[in-house]
Amino acid sequence: MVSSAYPVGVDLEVELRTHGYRVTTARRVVWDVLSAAGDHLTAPSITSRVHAVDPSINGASVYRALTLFAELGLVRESRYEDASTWEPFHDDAAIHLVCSECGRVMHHNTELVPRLRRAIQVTTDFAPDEIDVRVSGRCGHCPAESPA
Amino acid sequence: MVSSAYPVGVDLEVELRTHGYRVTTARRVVWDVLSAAGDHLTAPSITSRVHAVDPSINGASVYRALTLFAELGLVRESRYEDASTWEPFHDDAAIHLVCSECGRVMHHNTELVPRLRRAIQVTTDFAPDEIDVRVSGRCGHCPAESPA
DNA sequence: CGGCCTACTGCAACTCGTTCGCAATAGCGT
DNA sequence: ACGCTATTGCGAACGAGTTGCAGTAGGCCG
Repeated sequence: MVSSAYPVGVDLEVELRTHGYRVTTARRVVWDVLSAAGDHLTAPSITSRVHAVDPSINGASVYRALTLFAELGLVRESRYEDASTWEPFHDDAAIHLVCSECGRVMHHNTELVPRLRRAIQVTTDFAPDEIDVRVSGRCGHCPAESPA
Repeated sequence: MVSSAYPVGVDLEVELRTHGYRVTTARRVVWDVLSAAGDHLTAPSITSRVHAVDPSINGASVYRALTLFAELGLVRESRYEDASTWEPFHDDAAIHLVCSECGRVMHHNTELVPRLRRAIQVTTDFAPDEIDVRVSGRCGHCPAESPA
């Protein structure tokens, strides 16, 4: 069985082994779920998807896997609405468009982000690392509000 | 007694009364704490500061006050590290610089944010509302990491 | 100025996401 | 295949945030 062909060009097994971690079922399944979604997932929804695949995997292990992946830089955690969300790591030129109507999260690439990084470097004494941009609003699939 | 002269030009009493809410001790204290800090505060830290002023104010009331203020648009809630943080509302041309060393949160204004808003409007079918930019990194007060 | 109505509060119990300690299990090097 | 130990499953614990209820105190009205 081909272990996987993820949109993100990351081979979990290699990544784990390289850092001296074991390749386990739990980790593989969590990774599959994340990769299949591609987008933001809350920890509970990750857990339930994991359970759909293999109910014997414990919730705590899901958290442990997520934490490990984050340490390895494979996924990124962010705090949105009322829980953390996780997603496969992508470079931060991508910003998040969060529809407040349907909850959908979309990605959008813009060179304004690198530009922002440069602006910060030049005009402040702050050394930027990660840039996280979240835009709330209404997506194309959701009708505009009726004006009362 | 002058009720207060907040950096944010908002008069809590007026704001509350206008919307038919009562002006209570709890709400006043929470507002004072928020205004005095000016910056991001987690709910628990708000609660403890409130207690420093008036220990008889219950934690639940702090949450209720914060929620109310948010509804009135007086403060903004955002989810950072591991808890929600609250701060007096400011227009979103301000971005957040979060120092991963000392935890300090600074504000920085840049016209790149309005420009980003326009870029989104023009190039996508997403109608942006709030734009929240968080930059993690190292602030001027914190020494650079020793290499190795 | 005093009394009443009810919005608001304090309390305490509760929910729920997340973490932890420990014994059992399963990677994986040999 | 064997054994060492990283990792898991389990269940209990934790902590932020919420809720229902009875008592309290704003503030309007007379």
